[in-house]
Amino acid sequence: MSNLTLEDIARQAGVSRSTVSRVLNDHPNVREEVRRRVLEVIRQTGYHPNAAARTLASQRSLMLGLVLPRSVSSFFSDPYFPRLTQGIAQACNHYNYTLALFLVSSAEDETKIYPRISRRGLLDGVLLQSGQIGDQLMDRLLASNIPLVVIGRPFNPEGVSYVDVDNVNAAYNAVSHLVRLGYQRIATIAGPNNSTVSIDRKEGYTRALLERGRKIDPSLIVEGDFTEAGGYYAMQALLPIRPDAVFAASDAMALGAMRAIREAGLRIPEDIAVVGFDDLPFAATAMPPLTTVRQPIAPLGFKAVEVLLDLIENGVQPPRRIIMDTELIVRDSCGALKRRSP
Amino acid sequence: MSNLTLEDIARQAGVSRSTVSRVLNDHPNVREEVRRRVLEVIRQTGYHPNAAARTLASQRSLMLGLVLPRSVSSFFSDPYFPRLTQGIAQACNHYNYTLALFLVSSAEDETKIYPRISRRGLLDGVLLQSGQIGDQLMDRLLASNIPLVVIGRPFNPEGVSYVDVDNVNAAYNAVSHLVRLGYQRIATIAGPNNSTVSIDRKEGYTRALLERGRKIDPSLIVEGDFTEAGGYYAMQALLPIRPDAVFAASDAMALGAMRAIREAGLRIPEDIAVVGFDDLPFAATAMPPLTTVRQPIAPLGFKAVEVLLDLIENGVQPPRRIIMDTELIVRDSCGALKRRSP
DNA sequence: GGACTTTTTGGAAGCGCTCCCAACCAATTT
DNA sequence: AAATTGGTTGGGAGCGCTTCCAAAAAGTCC
Repeated sequence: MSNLTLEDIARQAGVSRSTVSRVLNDHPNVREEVRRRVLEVIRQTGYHPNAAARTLASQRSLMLGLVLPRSVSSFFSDPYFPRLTQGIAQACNHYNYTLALFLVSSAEDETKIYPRISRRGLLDGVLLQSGQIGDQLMDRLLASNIPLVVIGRPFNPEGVSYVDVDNVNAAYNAVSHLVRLGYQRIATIAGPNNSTVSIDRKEGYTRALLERGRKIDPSLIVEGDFTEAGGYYAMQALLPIRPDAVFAASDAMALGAMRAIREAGLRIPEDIAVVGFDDLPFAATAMPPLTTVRQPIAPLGFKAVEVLLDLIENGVQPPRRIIMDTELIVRDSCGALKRRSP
Repeated sequence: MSNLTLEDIARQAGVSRSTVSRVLNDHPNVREEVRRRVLEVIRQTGYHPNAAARTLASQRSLMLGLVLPRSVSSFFSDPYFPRLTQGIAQACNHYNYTLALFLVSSAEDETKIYPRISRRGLLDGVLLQSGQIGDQLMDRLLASNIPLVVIGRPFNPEGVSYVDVDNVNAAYNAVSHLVRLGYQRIATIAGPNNSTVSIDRKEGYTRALLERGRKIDPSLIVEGDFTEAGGYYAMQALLPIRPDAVFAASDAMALGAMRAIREAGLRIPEDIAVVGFDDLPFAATAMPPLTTVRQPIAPLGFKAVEVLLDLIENGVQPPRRIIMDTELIVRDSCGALKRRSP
């Protein structure tokens, strides 16, 4: 590894440190011949400028942080996060930023990580996956004054920039689809009540029913935890109430629900139709293939980075809001292909 | 955000910059009373030392890089990577390091990312997920002289430190289990030939058969790509050859194989037994529950960090090697519960 | 109580870069 | 020929920390 400095390059190229710096930063006012000479020396020596020195002098680290709070402990089981991370990483590559990952997995982590995040000279901005309602992390980050973009609508969104998918509309469309297909007793397996995602999707479910003049039957609403097992148990609780369709707030829960339905000796979609949310890879190959809502997860992450860079460049006021659209993917589990069309 | 410096803290505490620095770095030679006074000022002001300045002065960034090469594009679909990342992140938190994530998703990324990785003053060390054979990334990283730990045995392991699970033994145990259960025509759906993982698992398969005096029938070995779809097509290719058991080199492929078997109207395990590899969450709830090899993915990541810190502290020579054990999880898909025991 | 050792402290010199400012130079204008 | 302009270059002052070194303070021993 070379321990070359700007000074060394300057000497070898017969120019001053400043000139080399200008070449490195694509400053316009450098004679073409000099620029070439300097670049040639850099190429030959394999010189790379020291990141820390650059950050210290320029007060920009070209580094963004992605914080996944403890409450999203499903990081390793839910494909949502890898997808999101991928979108974010792609954007970072594209804009020449480096991505630092902060995975909070314990209360201890949180106290150790927070100072690292808010330490100056490390991050130019932070992306935060919104977690449970009541999570303190967002407020602390906000207080530290570092540019912040939250992924997923925070419970208390005043003054904060965020990106999100339109969960209300997505759920509304999915449930409207079931209504149009003629189902009478449409249940939902909602997510845990302490997240805005769950609230929004439940809101969409409610709105779709009310708008068609249906009554809301609270016994048709059960709560899962976004996991396969959660969906399984939720569906077992639902079976005695005899729904003829169920909207699950995640594909994993839909899968669990389907398992419970099959185990009860019922058919999908003939006895109970199922609609999920996410469009994970296995949705297409499930038995039967799952009708579900596709959300643009990676694009959401990409967009979050763009918004963050905007905040860094142009200031955090006013807060930016981006809501992305979803798409209903109709397959077999909703019975659309077997029943009357709308 | 405070723009305080060491100097400010020093003034307020009535000591010199050096003393504050010593307090910050847990240097022993500071009078207890002075230490308390300084800490109190730090607490009151909410001061955090500037990371870039620290790195520049101390020549250590307390930051590690995790590089996932392009060839592991399955980052978002295969739960292996989230799990691994989680183990790595936990170790980083534990040892007070920050983790930088480099997700290479295109050839362009690779040329842009490489200079960022090898830039001095950014990373103290690098973790590299070993990818395809022929990947140039490892050699470039090795040449840059930065401490490096590869995750998964590299094809050319001379002089490089790596951690891996014992894939040969794992596959050997899984296939031996099938042999003991009395299966006669044991097939394997291997991974792509250009990775050491696939080679090792195939090696374990071969060894288990040969050791029991079986012949290796090349037509019973087909290649998948570690995905569900790949397993599905591989199994379709295998069906005419009438295996009575199949060892898939990943759970995803095992799942695809099961789908193909069911579609052909055959039963699992009565007609064809299936064993997977990974023990992903869905393995336990598959129909029937999947017998598979559990690998300690998160611990592997954790260990990789520990090895890397060892290299950073004590030099990269000699190269370190860590091979971790796996565990065969027996469920229903292998027929162990229905057939004679070993 | 003085000579010695040990602990504690402050000052100063970097770490390798950016960026401002002044100096320089060549080309153009008067 | 002198003055003006605008592009190009080098020097110097930081950025905020660590760390070495020497000085000061505190302890120890006879």
